[in-house]
Amino acid sequence: MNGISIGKLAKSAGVGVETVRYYQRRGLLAVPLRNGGIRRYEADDLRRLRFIRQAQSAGFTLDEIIELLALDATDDRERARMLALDRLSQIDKRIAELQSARGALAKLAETCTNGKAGPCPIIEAFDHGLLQVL
Amino acid sequence: MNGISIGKLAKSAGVGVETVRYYQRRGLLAVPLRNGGIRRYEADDLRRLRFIRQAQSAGFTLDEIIELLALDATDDRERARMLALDRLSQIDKRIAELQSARGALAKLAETCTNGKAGPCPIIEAFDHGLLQVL
DNA sequence: ATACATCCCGTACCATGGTACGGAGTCAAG
DNA sequence: CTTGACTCCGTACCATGGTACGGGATGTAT
Repeated sequence: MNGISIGKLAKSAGVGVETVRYYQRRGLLAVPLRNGGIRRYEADDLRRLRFIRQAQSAGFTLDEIIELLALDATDDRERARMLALDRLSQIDKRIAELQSARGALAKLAETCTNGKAGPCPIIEAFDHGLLQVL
Repeated sequence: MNGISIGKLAKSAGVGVETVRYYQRRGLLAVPLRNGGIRRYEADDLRRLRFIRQAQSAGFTLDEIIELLALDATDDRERARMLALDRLSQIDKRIAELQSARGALAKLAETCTNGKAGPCPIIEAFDHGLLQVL
């Protein structure tokens, strides 16, 4: 028999079977024809599934990924490029945010090094100054 | 009258009124006593609200933030430190992920520069090689 | 004192991204 | 040829983090 079962597909991509089926329902993955009782998956399905996960980790929503997948087959380079650039700038923003959060956490961990007495000023560790609005 | 209204509090923190109320329901923010009809908020509430948002952007869930807020008042420095270090390493992981995604997107944007013909290999831009499991 | 904006509170609803359940069919090994 | 693992499919349920609604009370500016 050619191809692999849904269980192996899922495992190879590091997701659950239910997740694969969910993606099929959402139209992100094709549902292959079944010859006999059990559906079989090919390299393309795995590639696609992995792409979905990578795109998710890049912050695309499933709806956006649906668009990307559709785009992949078309000639609309401009649209693809726009989506990429748009997300690129959001990623840069997010990285900056995370780095700032990282700084706060590092400060917090340092301040709260064991051995000193008293409470650990968690809120303060994140506090970058308070506007006067009161 | 001292303090500010919920609307101003929300605005100063860049959230909606409903969000503030939601945090109150979840126990992240105290519900101040009302003298007369309208509740008033102080600098501490704003500080706390801002902290919540910063902690969220550091990737803490609201439940974790509840713990952080509780911890802020206690002497359990070790626990605070552990939470911080734990999240720190997750943040580093996430930053690395985002940077990898960033690379893929940059590649995609470049490949899909307008002018060339044919489809834009979106999936391929993310493809880091495929294991042989089929 | 009369608008008009805000606030209060409870309850309902929403989007996202899954996860669980259950009964029937199928497959592979012993 | 049975047993155990896996699949199929539909439907229901879940967690997270909000957002919306609506009627009545209250505050503020003119």
